[in-house]
Amino acid sequence: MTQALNIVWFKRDLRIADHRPLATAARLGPVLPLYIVEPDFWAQADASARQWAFAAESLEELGRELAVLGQPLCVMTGDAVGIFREIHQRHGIASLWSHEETGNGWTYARDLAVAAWAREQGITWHEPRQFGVIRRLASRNGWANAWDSDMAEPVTVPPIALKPLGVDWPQTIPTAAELGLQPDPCPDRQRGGRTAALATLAGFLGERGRDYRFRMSSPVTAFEACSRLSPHLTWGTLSMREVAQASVTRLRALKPLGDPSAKSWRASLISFMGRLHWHCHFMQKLEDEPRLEFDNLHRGYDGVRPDVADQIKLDAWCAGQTGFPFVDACMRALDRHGWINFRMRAMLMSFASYDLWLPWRASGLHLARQFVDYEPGIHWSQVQMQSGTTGINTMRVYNPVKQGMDQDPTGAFVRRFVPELEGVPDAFIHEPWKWSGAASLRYPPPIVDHATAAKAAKDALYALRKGAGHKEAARKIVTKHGSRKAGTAATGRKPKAKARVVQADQLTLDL
DNA sequence: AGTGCAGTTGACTTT
DNA sequence: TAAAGTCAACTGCAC
Repeated sequence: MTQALNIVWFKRDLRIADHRPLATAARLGPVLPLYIVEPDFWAQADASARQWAFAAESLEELGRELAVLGQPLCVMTGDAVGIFREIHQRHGIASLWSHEETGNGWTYARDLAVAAWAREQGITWHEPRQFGVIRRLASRNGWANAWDSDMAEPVTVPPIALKPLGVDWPQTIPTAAELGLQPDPCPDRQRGGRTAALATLAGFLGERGRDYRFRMSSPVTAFEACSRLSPHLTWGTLSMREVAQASVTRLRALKPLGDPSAKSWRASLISFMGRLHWHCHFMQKLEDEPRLEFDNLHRGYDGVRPDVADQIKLDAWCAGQTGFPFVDACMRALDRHGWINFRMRAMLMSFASYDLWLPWRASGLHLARQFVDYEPGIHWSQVQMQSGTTGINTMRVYNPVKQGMDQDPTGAFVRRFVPELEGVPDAFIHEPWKWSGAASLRYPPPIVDHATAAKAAKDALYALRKGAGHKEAARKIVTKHGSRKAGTAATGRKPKAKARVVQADQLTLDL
């Protein structure tokens, strides 16, 4: 019998750079790099073939990198505990290494099962952090500083070589169809893998991010001006630390350039770095309170919306057939690209939750599947914020017509994704129902009257907010989850008016 | 050139 | 990340 294996279990960290489990385990002895394709995970309602396609591309490249190091990636399909048990019986497992994961309820339960099995077998499972998310966090105080110092730590250098194990391990990456996933064409999806990740990072920091601040809000410009790093952070083809440090390096390089354009560049970069921070801030919420994936953060809102979604409205929303051109264009763009910018995600969710009065879990699941960058902690926190169920955020009900006029004044974006509206005059592009030729369009009339629906939704939620006990529960939520930005929870003071203006272009979220 | 006024703008509040 | 409403200051313009 050969020496027992140290298993490096790759999860959503598909890289060798800045990979502490890999680097540390490689110093101990023989390493088996392992990815487990878990059919039950991919059968969950928040999983989709587009996500798998991105992951599979990333795995392929990871496999090549590991092969160069000397030991290719072992890919096995099945239940994690079952697979570990099998490997342990055949070869003996000395230790288990993986990054700590803040995933969905399913991965949480799976990790508990793996931990229980490992404990039972006397195998130590080491789980270093890869994000600024702290497990078993006692208090949010000091969280932001911890994030800063964590991200400032040196990136971990990958091992120079891995000792070949000399056994033929399976390496086959199943197709989406083999995994039983529904067909999910996403023609303009970003490609997975480390090469694409590095190119995207270089493109953003080198040029695309120059006017990030001003171009991130409109879907006309956001596809180019946003970093587009999100799927790479989700699947770990880049580490948060790598992105944070590359941003700092770029910021420093811009300093000596005295010209005014460099000043704007810097402001965009600082704005971007704030969002890296928020990425972990939202993941931390799910880490602290996993039930927010399923239940209202503030239980006072339980039952306010129907438990079962109105199928006609849900279907129309999912298909981009609501009759609101800007909403439909965004949904169809998302379907093609597997990505849409943050603000439009908020608008889509707001429309589902307020205008259509759909239960957020159903609509949230559709968006989760559409997002190649689906990150449960960010996603479900955002879903609840856009649904008014956190109890501590101002309701933000988007007016889809106003958003259209603000973000797509020429209607170019609408016409690209809703070709049925090609012939509608500019003046009516966001409200085609007001145009005299509307009857001839092969496009549905608006599914709801926005003013009426938004008013009804606001009234229902405000009635609960005024109810007994609402405030007390909300206060506890703020204490547990609220950010500690200057002038908010930490000091109990209100920010000065001036500070508020400075923050306006940044992501000044309340939660 | 001063006055009155409708319309606009921006800061701030409310929902 | 919102939008609508309020209010006061401001602007352009007719007289």
